[in-house]
Amino acid sequence: MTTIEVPAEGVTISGAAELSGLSVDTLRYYEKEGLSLRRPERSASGQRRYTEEDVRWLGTLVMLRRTGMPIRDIRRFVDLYRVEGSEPERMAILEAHREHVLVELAAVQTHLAAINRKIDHYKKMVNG
Amino acid sequence: MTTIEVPAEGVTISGAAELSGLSVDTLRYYEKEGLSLRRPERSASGQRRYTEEDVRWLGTLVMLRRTGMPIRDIRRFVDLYRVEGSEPERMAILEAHREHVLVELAAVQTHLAAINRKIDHYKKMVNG
DNA sequence: ACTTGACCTGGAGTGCGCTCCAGGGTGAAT
DNA sequence: ATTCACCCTGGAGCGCACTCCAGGTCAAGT
Repeated sequence: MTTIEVPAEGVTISGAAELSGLSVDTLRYYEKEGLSLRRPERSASGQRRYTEEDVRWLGTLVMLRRTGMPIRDIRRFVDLYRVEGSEPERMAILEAHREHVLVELAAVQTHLAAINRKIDHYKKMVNG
Repeated sequence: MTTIEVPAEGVTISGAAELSGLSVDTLRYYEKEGLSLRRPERSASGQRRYTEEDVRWLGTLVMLRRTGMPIRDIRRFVDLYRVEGSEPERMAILEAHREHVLVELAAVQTHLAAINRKIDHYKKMVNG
């Protein structure tokens, strides 16, 4: 729960991009797709200003995306955030996703073991 | 190194699909993209007949794909198979890929930990 | 003889997740 | 006054990995 360096006025979209590791285009794309918890505030001239909370939410999006959750599933998750008392459903989605990730992880690890065996095989050929 | 159930005459494309877990269309697509080690033999009427070796190679393709290697990288790897004495290069590709997979795996595991924390958080909210 | 089902080819279509672009606004610095 | 960097929007474009389709061949069963 570290406080990220976001001043009270908020950061620009490029600042938020840098902090989240996403691109500016992706940030606007996610917003268009309804993945923002709340639309970021705008400056007097209409530019987005991301608060610390906004940036933390981007971290959640990255967490879900990088573990393979499709955009449309994330949208369903975000939509629940706007529903009072939907905590059990949100938790259920996360738990289902966790299962998914664990299965995927196990599969990749199995294939990784096969890669290692193949490398060992080559090592023996090349050296021995 | 289990011997898979492939008769000497070879199996049809649908058989190979079933054995490899890929779809018939994907098998033809991979072949078109130059991922087959050697084109499978054909029956008198021009149908593909996959030998046990062909099916094992499909296993290698699945291993590489499911660990995230792009088609074009796999093609470069396959191309080396047709070059005499390219074992060191093939090994290098596999080793580089392994590093890639390990990095990806670590990232996913980090995000998984964050998912677990979020779930725990909800658990406390819902129960406590 | 005919129906059925599995196979063939070349090529078009699809879904996803961005990524880029044109055309325009704003505000600070020179 | 103009240059510059950065921002805005709506919409087009792209790369990837399939997936589907039309139109046809062939072998086996009824």
